[in-house]
Amino acid sequence: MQVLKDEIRESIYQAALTEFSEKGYEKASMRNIAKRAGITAGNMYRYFKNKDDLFYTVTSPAYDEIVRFIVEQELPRGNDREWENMNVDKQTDGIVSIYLEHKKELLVIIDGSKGTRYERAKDDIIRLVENMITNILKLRSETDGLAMPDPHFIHVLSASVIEGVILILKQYKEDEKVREMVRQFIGFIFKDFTERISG
Amino acid sequence: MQVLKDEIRESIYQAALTEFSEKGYEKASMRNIAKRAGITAGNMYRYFKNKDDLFYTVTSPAYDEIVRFIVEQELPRGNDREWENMNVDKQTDGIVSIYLEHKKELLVIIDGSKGTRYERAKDDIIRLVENMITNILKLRSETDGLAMPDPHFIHVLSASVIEGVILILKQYKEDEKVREMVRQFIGFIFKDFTERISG
Amino acid sequence: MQVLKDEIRESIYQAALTEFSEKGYEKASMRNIAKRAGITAGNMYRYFKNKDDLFYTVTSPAYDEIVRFIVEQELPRGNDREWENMNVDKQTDGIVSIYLEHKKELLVIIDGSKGTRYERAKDDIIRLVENMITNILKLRSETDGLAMPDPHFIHVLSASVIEGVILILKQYKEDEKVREMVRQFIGFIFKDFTERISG
Amino acid sequence: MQVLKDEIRESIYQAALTEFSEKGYEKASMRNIAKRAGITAGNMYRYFKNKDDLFYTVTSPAYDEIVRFIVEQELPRGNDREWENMNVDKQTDGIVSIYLEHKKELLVIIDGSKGTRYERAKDDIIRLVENMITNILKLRSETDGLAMPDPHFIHVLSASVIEGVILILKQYKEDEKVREMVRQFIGFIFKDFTERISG
DNA sequence: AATGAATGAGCATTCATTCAT
DNA sequence: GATGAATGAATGCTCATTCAT
Repeated sequence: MQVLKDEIRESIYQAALTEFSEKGYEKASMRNIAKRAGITAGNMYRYFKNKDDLFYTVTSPAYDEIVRFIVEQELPRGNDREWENMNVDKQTDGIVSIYLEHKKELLVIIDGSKGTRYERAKDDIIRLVENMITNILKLRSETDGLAMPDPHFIHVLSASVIEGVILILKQYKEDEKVREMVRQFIGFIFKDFTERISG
Repeated sequence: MQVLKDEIRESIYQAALTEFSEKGYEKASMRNIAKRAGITAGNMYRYFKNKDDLFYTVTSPAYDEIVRFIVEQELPRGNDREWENMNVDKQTDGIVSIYLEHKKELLVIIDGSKGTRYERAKDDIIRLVENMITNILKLRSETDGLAMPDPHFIHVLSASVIEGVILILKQYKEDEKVREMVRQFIGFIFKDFTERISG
Repeated sequence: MQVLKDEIRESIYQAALTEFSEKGYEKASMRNIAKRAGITAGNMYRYFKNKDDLFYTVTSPAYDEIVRFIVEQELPRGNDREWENMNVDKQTDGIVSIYLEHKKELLVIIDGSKGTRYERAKDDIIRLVENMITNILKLRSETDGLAMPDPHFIHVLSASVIEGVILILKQYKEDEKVREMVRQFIGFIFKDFTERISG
Repeated sequence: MQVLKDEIRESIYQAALTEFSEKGYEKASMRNIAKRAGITAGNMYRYFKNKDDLFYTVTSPAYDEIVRFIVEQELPRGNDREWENMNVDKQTDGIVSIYLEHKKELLVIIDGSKGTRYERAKDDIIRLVENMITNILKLRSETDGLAMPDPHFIHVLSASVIEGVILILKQYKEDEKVREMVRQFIGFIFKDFTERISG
């Protein structure tokens, strides 16, 4: 057999995913992951080089997809509302789709990655939202003369939006329900957005 | 020597507060707290039974105040908007005031209480906001016939509001600035609230 | 008490010295050193930061003295035999004196320092002897027209001399006996040295 | 399939030889030897009972030959210098020849046998030289009335000679060069030997 | 015969907690 | 009251060896 038993590899993966979810990277214990996977600690090292390797094997596909998505986002091209609406929807849907593919893994990245190089991932996503909002508002300030709000305010708003979305992701099992709730939530926050923000 | 004892107790308290803020309950080190307090590790155990005891001594007053505040919130009595506006302001101010009294302790409860029985404190606060919003909407639905939104939606919204507020609390040092930003943020979220939520 | 118990520190030192002598740095076991010292493994870390710290605490005074000695050696100034004779004696006595102060420690450096930054110490000492011999022969080649031998030959000779000296150091307990044997051995090797080397 | 078996056995042998040369017995890794041999670790145990077995399989032929050679050395029969000169040359050549047949194996025995029962092999060889020298001197003391030097001195001298020879063995690849250098070195050490030793 | 999966003891190190003084 | 020495269990990780297939 050239490959290690896929079954075991998978059970380690799942055990690690659970352990990392519950305790985060630093507090997760290799011995405990092994126990969950039903093997000995020593044997785990045949499948994964070390704790880091295991962690990144579990999280990096999800992380990479998020990063790629963030990098790919385009700046607004025209100064029309159409871009705004489309873009918000597109970006929201993009994030949600990535999440639906890697639910638990992403939650590990978001909540349990302290001590790893992913510990700033949540901030990166917040910054994406910040940029998106800032771009929309710039567009409006050019066309409608709308005054720009305090950048800190935009940051706070973005963080709070992301927290809401994460909560939805955590709370609902069904993909369709997740999409619907995220849409509803984003819709609520940004309804009459520029009107409300200017006053 | 009672005087000396209090001094030391206080210095352990401050050292623990700093340590818990920086590392959270689980990663905090008793040795390090002792070092920060300028005493020996062994001596700490004369003042506090163990790590748990120390943690709850540091955090429970703030926790209790938050809980008391949450429990005390009164249901709406009349069916007028006045109650609504007053109540949002009152409750927001209440939370902010409690925070301003126990800044570091509350941040420990919110961000560093994993592994303790306070790890769900943030959720409790979120539930307060949830109740508040629900009450407002019930009022409206009775007077205006407004349809109630999905309770989950209210939960998500509450969580995201709280996250925003926490971020503000973390970000600004000056009390007055904190109050102002919280007001601005809450104002933005709830502007035309019932109108937006119904469609 | 400001200082850790000197007794215990000393017993760890001795236990480590013995363990390092018997197994060398890499194979030496902290657990075993602790057992030899009659304490628990954990407790050892109150006295020494880690295995490295313990190793260098044990060996560096001896190492530093050797290095200082090597660095201090002066080049020949005149072209007389007097320098030669004096210098050989002086350097031999110097090395032996350093050894007598740090017997076991030096043997650890020489035989058990693989994996540490002292692993080249024996070579350094050999090179000292090489330089010494080379200098003597250069002197002679200038005054007597003696042909220089193959540098490899000098290297081999130096290594073999050092090995002999080390053996003496290992074999004799009494300081005076060590000095005598080293003198005798060096005397034998270098007797009629230039005459023999030239053919 | 006996043919296959021999091939594999041989490749394990070579792999082990290389590994033992590089790391010595204790630090050598069975896994690594297997990898070098291009087989699995488990399979190695079909050919060799354990690490010890493998080590002795690799080293014992060379070891035995050395021992046999040492044991076979005859005492001087006549009281002439001829025997002396011949004997030194014969024994030197004998050792060198054995070495040239088992280069790597012998170096493993000499430098990498700590933790095995061969760890004293170098000493045995040294004792051979010791005996040889002692015999020569006895001969002389009978014929010329030469006083016998301290036996320890002879031991030290032997050890240092052996060290020199080993260094030469390590340093030169070509058999002829090895023989030449050894002859030169031995020649230097023993030139005017009895004259020098007596004063 | 051969594979590679599995084991279990070992390693250095950390840390909450206890306790004699 | 206070000290710091001591403990023992836990951590991530390695490796010779065994074993089912």
